[in-house]
Amino acid sequence: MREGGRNGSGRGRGAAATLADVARRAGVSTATVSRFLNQPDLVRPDKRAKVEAAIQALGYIPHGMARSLASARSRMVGAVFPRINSILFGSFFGELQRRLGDAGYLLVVASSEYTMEIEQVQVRELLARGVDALVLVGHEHTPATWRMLKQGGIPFIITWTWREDRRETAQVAFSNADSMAAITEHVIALGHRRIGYLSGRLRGNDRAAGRLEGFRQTLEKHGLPLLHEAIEEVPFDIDASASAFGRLMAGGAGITAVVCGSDLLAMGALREARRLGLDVPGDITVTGLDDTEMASCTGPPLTTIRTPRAEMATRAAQMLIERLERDEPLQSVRLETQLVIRASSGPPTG
Amino acid sequence: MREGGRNGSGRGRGAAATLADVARRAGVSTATVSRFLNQPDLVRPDKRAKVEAAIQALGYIPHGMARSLASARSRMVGAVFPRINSILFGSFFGELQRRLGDAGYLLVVASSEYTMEIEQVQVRELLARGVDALVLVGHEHTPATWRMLKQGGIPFIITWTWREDRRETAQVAFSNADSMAAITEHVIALGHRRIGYLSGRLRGNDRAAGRLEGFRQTLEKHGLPLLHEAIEEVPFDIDASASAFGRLMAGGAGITAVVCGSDLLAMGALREARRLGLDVPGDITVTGLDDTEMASCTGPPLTTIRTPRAEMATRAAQMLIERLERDEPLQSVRLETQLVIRASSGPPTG
DNA sequence: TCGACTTTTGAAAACGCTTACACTATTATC
DNA sequence: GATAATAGTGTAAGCGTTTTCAAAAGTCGA
Repeated sequence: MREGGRNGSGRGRGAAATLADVARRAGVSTATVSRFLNQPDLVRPDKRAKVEAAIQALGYIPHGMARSLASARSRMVGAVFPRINSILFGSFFGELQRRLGDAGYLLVVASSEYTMEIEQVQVRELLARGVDALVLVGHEHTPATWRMLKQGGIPFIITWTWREDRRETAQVAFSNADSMAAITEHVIALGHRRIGYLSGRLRGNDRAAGRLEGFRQTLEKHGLPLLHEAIEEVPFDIDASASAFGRLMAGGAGITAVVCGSDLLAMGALREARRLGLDVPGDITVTGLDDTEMASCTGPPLTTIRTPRAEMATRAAQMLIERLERDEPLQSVRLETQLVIRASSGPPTG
Repeated sequence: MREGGRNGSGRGRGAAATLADVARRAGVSTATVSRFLNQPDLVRPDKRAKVEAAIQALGYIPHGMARSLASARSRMVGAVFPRINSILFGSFFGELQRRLGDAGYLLVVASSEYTMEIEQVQVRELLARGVDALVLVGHEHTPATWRMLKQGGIPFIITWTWREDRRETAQVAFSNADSMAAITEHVIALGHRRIGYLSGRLRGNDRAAGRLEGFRQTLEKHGLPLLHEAIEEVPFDIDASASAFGRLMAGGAGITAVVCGSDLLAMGALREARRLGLDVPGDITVTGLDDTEMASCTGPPLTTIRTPRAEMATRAAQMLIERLERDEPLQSVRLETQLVIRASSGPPTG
């Protein structure tokens, strides 16, 4: 015995029209209206027109939550990113949202703040909201998160970190280690022998870890020393990276190049180099990784690796849609990255 | 007469436990479990414990859509931004998402691609999804969008564009015209007399329009000419802005400064200046507007205006939450911006 | 120990849609 | 023109919660 809220054939100001109102007005059953909405070809043209007219007249907007409850599909896809307000992930989920949107899905994003425990809460939240699928970054998640993913019964895709040993989970990703190896090769080829490294936080972040590993292996391959005193691990933040770069230069390790785990960190390094009056690459070579939109606009323009963010998004969206609409199985796709040489890298002086 | 799906006291693999399952297991009614979830203090401690235990044992996760349907509240807030993958809007909705998330709301974002018609579709979509509130950018929307907003019966907030003549709609914003006026004053104070302008697309974008207007008025105030041949309107894109800057410099208007409608456009200008071998600010002064994270890392660092994006987000989130939770009325807040002088601006040569 | 309250509880009716099933037109086949 | 198949439609039972209302269980003072 509620006091009539939205119901009651749509009278009362502000009360939205319901499907039943449309049915009544069109002189058909609710089932027919529902069919009109979901599979119009099952409805005869003449009724179709009537329903259409009724919908227009009433300004009817279907009630999404009721639809979801009844159909057990929300047409929402959830995504949890380490950081939502980052140019890096932005260029990924902007594309993801577009692709999903075109197929009638809504993207719901949450941020893990680079913390697995927060991610776990967010995954739970998204699952509770009834998302039809999930997009995650990297393979490092709490056991509880993995459990929810397996038991959740919904498809999910891992992005950003390709892992050869995880072929059974669907991934659309690239190799962080190989990417970092490529740019390290470039720096070594320029003649650098003593190389510093600026890394993002490693805990719960297999992108950063993979990149550092790629750096380490490449040095080893060339018989160069891994200068422990010239490796800084900082939060993913321009200011933090700027001061870390300062420490690196003051450290007396005699480095001629600083390889950074990401463009953002490299930007902090460049800014500090400028402040210290150091010439890049004359005094010190700096490299990034990601090739964000701004990498070409730094002073000097940044040598970096282009990661396939838009393509990851496109592929992930496509796979998810095919899985959800046509029940096609998810697959794994390894994408490649590409070295982009700009002005921030050069041979060491002297 | 369905074939038992999720129901049936939770047996069958993968079938999620329902509230009714929890109630049965705890030996209480569904009403009590529901109360436990929503207003625990209404439930006596002993039952509370039983319910708690049952929830744990079953790994129960409340069904968000069912909750929404029954309570007529989705605990989702929608936001439509011109561009979702932009550092600019990213720094706003990252904060928005955090604040709303802390209060138990989920942020759902959609992108209008700088087009009012697309925005209209997105607003409709979000309304259909049942968002409890809406955050929009600017005051320019299609009549249909305004109609939906008024009739939607949900609170909404306009951000990014303060309009004195729209005090009746809730806005949390700053004056684009005043901001641009401030930086134009700075450029004029440096001694520039012939000034070019690089604008984003003006249609359906009152931020860009307001900024251009601020520029125009300031020139007028100082009796300086508005050089129509030295005003370029381009899509919001680094490449487009770079080539527009090239045209500006080749145009023969004899300009000594280029004022840009946003940091992103300024970055394109800086990149092109470098490519053309022009010294900034020796040969040409370039300014931005926004003070994005990267503005301090460009070559040279960008003189710009800091817009209060995080604060807009915080205020908007706060107001919405108070409106939603305690039915406090929405208010309008005008925020201020601040000139940030870096190295890209200087006196004209000669 | 009784009555007058105040908490707690449970039964059951929504919420607005989808969909299985049964039924009625319509069309195809002979 | 009768029969079989097909297409279109309506009825009504869910979907998993919340919430109203009434009843049950406690609490308290005298």
